[in-house]
Amino acid sequence: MKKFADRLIKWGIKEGRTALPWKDKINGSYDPYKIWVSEMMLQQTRLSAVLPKFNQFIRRFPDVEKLASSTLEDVIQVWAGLGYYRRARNLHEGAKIIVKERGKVFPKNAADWKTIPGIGMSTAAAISSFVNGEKVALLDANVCRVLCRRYCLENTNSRVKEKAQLMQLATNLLPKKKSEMAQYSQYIMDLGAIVCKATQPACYKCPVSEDCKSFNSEAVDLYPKKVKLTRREKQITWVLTMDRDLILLERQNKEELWKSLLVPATELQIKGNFPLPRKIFLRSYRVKVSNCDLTVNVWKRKCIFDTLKLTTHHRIVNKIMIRKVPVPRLLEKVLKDFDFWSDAS
DNA sequence: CTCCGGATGG
DNA sequence: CCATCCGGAG
Repeated sequence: MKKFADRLIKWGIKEGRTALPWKDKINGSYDPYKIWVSEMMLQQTRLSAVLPKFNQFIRRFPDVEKLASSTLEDVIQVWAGLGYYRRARNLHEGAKIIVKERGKVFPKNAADWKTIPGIGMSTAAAISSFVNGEKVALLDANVCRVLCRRYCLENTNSRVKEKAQLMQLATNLLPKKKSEMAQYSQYIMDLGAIVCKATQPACYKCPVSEDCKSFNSEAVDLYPKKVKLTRREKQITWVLTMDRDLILLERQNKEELWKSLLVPATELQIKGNFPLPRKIFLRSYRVKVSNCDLTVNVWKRKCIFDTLKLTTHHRIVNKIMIRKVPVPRLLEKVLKDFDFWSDAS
């Protein structure tokens, strides 16, 4: 029987994800900047969502210096719609660190990558195995699932001890040659994403099923054991403050949902002693956002903006400009529902 | 350790 | 409509 790594790589060359836009080789190696950006985007986010964003991002910020010298607002604007906006803030922060404190030199190993904001064990291992061919085991959710099935491990709640055990097993499977690390890391994640999927695994096309313990005992569905996540109820109110064809937004700066994006302005101050015009209820939305079941009650209030006390974090936009500012996907939907979103290109 | 943060595709 | 996908703060 051929070794695990050999069978995996042979499979990957045919069925794995090749031709990724961040994997163009220059002088035989990958651009660490592009690999870094892509891995940050790929945290918690599927490839299909990342692909168009990555291209936009690189067009706007072609290298680490451009990213470091841009404003956070610009970075967030490109990131808008991807979710988990802390990643964008971390990326911007990391770019400044690499340019200002590290002489534009990227970390050379996983341990050093881990000191960059937003980089943990998985991302550090992914980047370093791609860029430096470092022989470090990569344990993201995909790899974790592959190994749990291979060795019949439930991995309930992924406790520290189980993590260590998986890390040991993952390390044992690594290829001997450093030159195979980049392919190996990519393809073991691809195997998890394409074949050894969370639901409906396609074992019939798995290159390593012959020594997969759960496959051989017809118990693939038992591993890893699924843990149900608890969602919390949450309610928020959005008041769309409108002045003719303009809407008033403000930057979300609190540690909350959509931090650093623009959301409908709250707590309006009016100049002088006049009451605010009354608001009328539009409708409510039920959505699952992050780990909460969210109810958003949407109101509308017509108002003359000249009568309001505005600050620097307020933004006034019309229905053309709205497409060029960073708003949550949900707000985009709401505004489209109420015809405040121009379809003109 | 536990909890939190967004959006999507099947 | 449910499952999925990492890192860090507390």
